[in-house]
Amino acid sequence: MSLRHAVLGLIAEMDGASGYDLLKMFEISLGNVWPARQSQLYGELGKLSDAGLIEVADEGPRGRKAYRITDSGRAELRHWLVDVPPKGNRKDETLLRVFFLGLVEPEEVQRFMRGQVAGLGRYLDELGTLEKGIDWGEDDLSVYGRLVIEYGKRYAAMRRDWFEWAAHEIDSLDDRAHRPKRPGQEQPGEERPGG
Amino acid sequence: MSLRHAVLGLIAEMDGASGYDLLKMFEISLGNVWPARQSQLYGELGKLSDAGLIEVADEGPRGRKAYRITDSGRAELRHWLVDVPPKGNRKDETLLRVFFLGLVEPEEVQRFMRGQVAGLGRYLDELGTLEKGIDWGEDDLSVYGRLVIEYGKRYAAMRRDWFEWAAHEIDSLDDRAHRPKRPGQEQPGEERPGG
DNA sequence: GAATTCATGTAAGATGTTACATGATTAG
DNA sequence: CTAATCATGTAACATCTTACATGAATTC
Repeated sequence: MSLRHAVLGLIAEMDGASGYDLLKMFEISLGNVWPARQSQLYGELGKLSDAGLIEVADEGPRGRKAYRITDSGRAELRHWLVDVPPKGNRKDETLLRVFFLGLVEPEEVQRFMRGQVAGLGRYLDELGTLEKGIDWGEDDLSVYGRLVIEYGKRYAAMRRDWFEWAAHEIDSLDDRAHRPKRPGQEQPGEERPGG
Repeated sequence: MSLRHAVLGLIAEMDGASGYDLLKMFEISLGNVWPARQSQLYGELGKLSDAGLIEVADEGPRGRKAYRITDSGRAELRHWLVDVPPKGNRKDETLLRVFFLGLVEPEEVQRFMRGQVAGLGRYLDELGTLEKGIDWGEDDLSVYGRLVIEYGKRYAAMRRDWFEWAAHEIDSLDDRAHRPKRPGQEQPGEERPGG
C-alpha cells in the first residue's frame, strides 16, 4: 500500500494541495520513485478521505479541493516511516532480458548492450541538466529530492558500467565458443582478418 | 506483459519443464529480476497455451505437463527481445520514504539510514555465499545468471555507499539547522556535551 | 471567443497477491 | 504408513493502466 503513503506524505509536506497539485508533483518528482496516474491518484484521495487520514480543508474554484492531513493520518504516516521495513522491488525488465540473451545472435546481443550503455549515458546527461535547471529550495521535498537525484546519477552510472563490462564478458565467451583454438595455435597461412 | 515473456523464455531454455519446474526457477533465479507467484504462473501457462505460443509436449505422473515452445512462441520471444525496448521500473519504496524523512526526528532518520546500510551489507555477504554455493554450468541460464549476480553485487554496493553518504549529508544539514553558529564562535563556558 | 490550463471523476480491463483446495507419488 | 515433495488449479481481492467524460477559469 505504498501509493497510499506516497499521497499521504505529499499532503503532509504540501498542506492545502489539490489532487491536481499532487499530480504535478508525481510527474516531476515523486513519480521517479513511485509513479501514479491521475485516475489512481483521485481514487486514492477518496479512500484516504473515507479512512479519515486526510480531509478537505477548503473548496476553491472549479471544484478544487484543498486537502489537509489529519492527526490520524500523521500517525499512520509516521508508523509507516519508522516501523514498517520497506520492501525492495525486484522487477527489472531489462535484466530479465539479459537472462534470455543466449537465444539471439551475438550481433543482436551486442546491439542490445550498446543500446543500454548509450541510453544510460543520455539519461545521465539529462539528470545533470535537470539538476542545474531546478532552483532548489530549503524545504524538505527539495532537500531530500536533491539526495535522490544524486542516487539517480549513481544508479545510472553503475548500470552503464555494468552493461559495458557485461558486453565484454559475453563477447569473450562467444569468442571461446566459436573459435575454440588457443592463441598461438593457428594453422600457418590462416590469418585473422583485420589483425 | 513481461511475465508472459519471462515464462516463454524459461520454457525456451528449459525444454520439457513443468509449471512446477518453472516455479522453482522463479524462486531461485529469475524471480530476482521478475517475481511470480504460483497462481500467476499457472494462469500464464494457460494463456500461453491458448495463444499457441507453447504446447504440452508430454504428460507425466501426478498430472505433470511438460511444456515446449512452439515456432510462433519462439518468434514472439525473439521479437520481444530484439524489437521491443525494455521499460525501466521506477518503483522504489525505500527511496519513496527518503522523500518524507523530513517528517520524523533526526534520530529516526539516522536509524533508518543505518538500517539500510547494515541490511545491504548483509545482502552483499549473502550474494557472495550464494555465488560460491552454486555450481555454475555452461548453459545460457548459468552464464547470464552469473552476470546478473555481479549486477546484484554492484547494485547493493552502490546503494550501501549512497545511504552512507546521504546519512552524512542529512546529518550536516541537521547540524546547520539546529546549531546555526559557526565553529569557533561558541560562547566561553558553553561546552558541548560529550565533547 | 478560442485555446489552454485547471480540476475532478468513472469504467473496463490487465496484472499481481493471498488464500483455498485437491490429490498423486516418493522417501524414510 | 507417514511425511515430504510433486503437481495443478480456482476465487477473491488489491493494484495499476488506458480510456472516456465533463466542465470551469484563465490567457491570448
